[in-house]
Amino acid sequence: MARTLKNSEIAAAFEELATLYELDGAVVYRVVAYRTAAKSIRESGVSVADMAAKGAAQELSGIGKTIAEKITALVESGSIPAADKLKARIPAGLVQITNIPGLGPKRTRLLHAQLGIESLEDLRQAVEDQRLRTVPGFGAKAEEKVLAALAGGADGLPRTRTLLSSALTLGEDLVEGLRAHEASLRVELAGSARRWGETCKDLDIVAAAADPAALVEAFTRLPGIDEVTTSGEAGARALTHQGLVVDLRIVGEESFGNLLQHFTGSASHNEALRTKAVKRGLHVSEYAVTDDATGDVHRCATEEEVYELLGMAYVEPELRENRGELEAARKGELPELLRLADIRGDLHSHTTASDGRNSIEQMARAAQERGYEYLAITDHSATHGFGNHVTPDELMRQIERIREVDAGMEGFRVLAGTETNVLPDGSVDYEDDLLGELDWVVASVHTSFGITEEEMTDRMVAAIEHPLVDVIGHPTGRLIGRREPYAVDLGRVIEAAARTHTFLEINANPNRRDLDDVHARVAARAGVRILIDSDAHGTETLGNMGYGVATARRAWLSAADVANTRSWDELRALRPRG
DNA sequence: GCCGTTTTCGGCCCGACTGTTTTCAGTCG
Repeated sequence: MARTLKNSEIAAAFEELATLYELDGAVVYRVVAYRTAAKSIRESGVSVADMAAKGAAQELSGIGKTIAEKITALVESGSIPAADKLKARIPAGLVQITNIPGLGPKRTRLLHAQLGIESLEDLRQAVEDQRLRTVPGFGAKAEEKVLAALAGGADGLPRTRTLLSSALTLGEDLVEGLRAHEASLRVELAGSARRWGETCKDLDIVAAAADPAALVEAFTRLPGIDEVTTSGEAGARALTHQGLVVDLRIVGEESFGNLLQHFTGSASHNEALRTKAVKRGLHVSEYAVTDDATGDVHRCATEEEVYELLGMAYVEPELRENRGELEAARKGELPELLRLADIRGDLHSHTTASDGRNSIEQMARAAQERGYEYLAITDHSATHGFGNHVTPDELMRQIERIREVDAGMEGFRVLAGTETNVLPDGSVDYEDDLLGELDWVVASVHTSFGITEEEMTDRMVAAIEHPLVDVIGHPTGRLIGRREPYAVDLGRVIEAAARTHTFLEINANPNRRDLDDVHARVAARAGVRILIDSDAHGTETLGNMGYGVATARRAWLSAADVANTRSWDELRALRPRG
């Protein structure tokens, strides 16, 4: 093939194959095996295509002989023969139909077999003709729901996910509203929001209540709630005005730890945890841990008790992705994760000199109020291209202004820096003499995203090898949910950064989280020192640092792995220029 | 289809809810 397939592309092919097998009526465990393999491929920090080429794909968990062979076929020929055969037999429209709520693979199969439905349009016609209710298991209610879904713009695509920052704003408001109610004893945000994932499919809120019915009632009347889908004693499901699904679950206070553990997930963490527990004769649910041998039912008020009963150290929510944390927890080998309070400075920020909203002094004061010891002002360089660039002359004057502000600060360093563009040939767009005047140089790619993987990798490695470049900003250029990473061989980027002592950034902007958790983990293990930067464009977005810290925690990083947990004097000694 | 601190074969997490059904399969999280 002309181009190496990305992990995300290989994973997508196996997710599709899983759905095809499902629609073909394969046993569920086979389907699950393909989905597990797809997840493993998607989350691999190294190129699975490269592993397959070396015959090493089976090293990934969930990938055996059969799937390894299919990966090789996909990488070499561009498709999987088994998938091609299934696609010839199974109409593409059936996959879309399975994305309609309430219509899973079994019911979709039935509709295809009995009514010959092959597309969303066929489905709509069948509902309008009242033919759906002629199929066993379907009734008037089913027709109503399908019609509502189609009218509501169901397009057969999976529901879009909400960026964590938006979900947290909504979720925290709802949690506060519930905590204020007299019936609530404990209320916590759970799910992917508590794990600080990049995006959320829905919001999960768990509660312990003296009077569950009263709390459910209060929940349905919170100002953020638009429409209640279902409700009962155990909780309720509702939609916010933004269309985000919110699940509230309520148990007695004695089981709150079980419930919080269950609804924090992830699904794969819980599945693996429960599978291991079953082998020890223990059954774990959202209500209790039950012992087969004694019949004892252990209700846990805290999550710590749940993990302790299972013979494990407490696992921080950010680690609960079934990426080795259960094994490490059993052996007592979990890392002591980085905390926000460990961060001592921020080395990527903007002012009104480029596209920021605040002055140097305002940014510096705001950073000091956050408890930091230093802030680097790193406005965009000469060719930023969006009308907000800083010419070399302007940068000289900016350096003088930064020195003045710095001189006026007590116990705080304001550092003169730049976020310089990495041009397509790998050079940066200020002269070395000027860069040498600066305390700190961030180099980032902002243009020409469409070049080949080899060209982009050469370009970034050249920037990394520049002796005056301290850190590569947002190394993949992705915008979560909006723009894919540009094509780049991160393995080579990481190798070059480790070799030259150039830092790699975790950009903490919640739209970026770049490096992501998977690659930050690979980079740190390869010996690259990681920096977490807010990339703030105003005083308030300095607070985005929390998203970067969360990404680092999800990457298993400790304070020692992250360079800006050090003082400025300690950190500057680690730079490529020494 | 994968995997192994009871297994290389025989298992593979757990429960709520829904609609359609007289006892449960399918779907969802």
